Amino acid sequence: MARLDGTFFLRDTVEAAKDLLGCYLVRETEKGRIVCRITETEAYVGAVDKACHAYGGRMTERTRTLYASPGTIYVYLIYGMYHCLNVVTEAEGTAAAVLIRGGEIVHGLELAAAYRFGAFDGSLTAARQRILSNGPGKLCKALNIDRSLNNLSAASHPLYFADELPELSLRKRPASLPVHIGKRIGIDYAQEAAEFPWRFWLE
DNA sequence: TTCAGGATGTACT
DNA sequence: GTACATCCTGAAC
Repeated sequence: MARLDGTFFLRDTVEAAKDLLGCYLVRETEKGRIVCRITETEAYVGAVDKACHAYGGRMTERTRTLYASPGTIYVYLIYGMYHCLNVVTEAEGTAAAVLIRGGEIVHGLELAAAYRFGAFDGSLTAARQRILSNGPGKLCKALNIDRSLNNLSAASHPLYFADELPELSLRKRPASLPVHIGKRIGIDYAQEAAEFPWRFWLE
């Protein structure tokens, strides 16, 4: 099965976050398809995690999506101008999700650059490619993701995940590829939860 | 090269 | 009113 459906996300959030590394995020826009290879994720588990918007069972209008069925897309606005993309994990009614922090564009590079930088001038330096989608806010901008996608199923048409895309010669991540593990970023306010080793990335 | 500060809107106190 | 799962710019070295 190439496309990941709800069953992939119906399990431990930390495991799902690790397994998403090297998978492909496919964005179908009206102007074409963009594919991003996921290289950085973080786990957020509401029950035990002060950094999670739904810590301790908080249920508000914004966090409602975190309790939805596994594989649901959770998009929120941060610092007034950037979006962050998450996928809901674990059983419906449990608040947990994986944050997609970064990736590399492997298909639709020019379209992604146009979304990211505005007008695309036809050339893309190596330096610009590197900063195209190496952060959660940047990734969302490059893939034209905003809150209109919040609460959609990740198995739906405009945005979905896949572990391989044979038609584009994109294969599964080799099991031998090392996964780096560390502390999460930007959550110093979360006290001991800031120390949880719940951030995962590839080279 | 690193670092401080500002942009900016929504959720929640 | 305050804080926020960020990013970019410009100044100092």
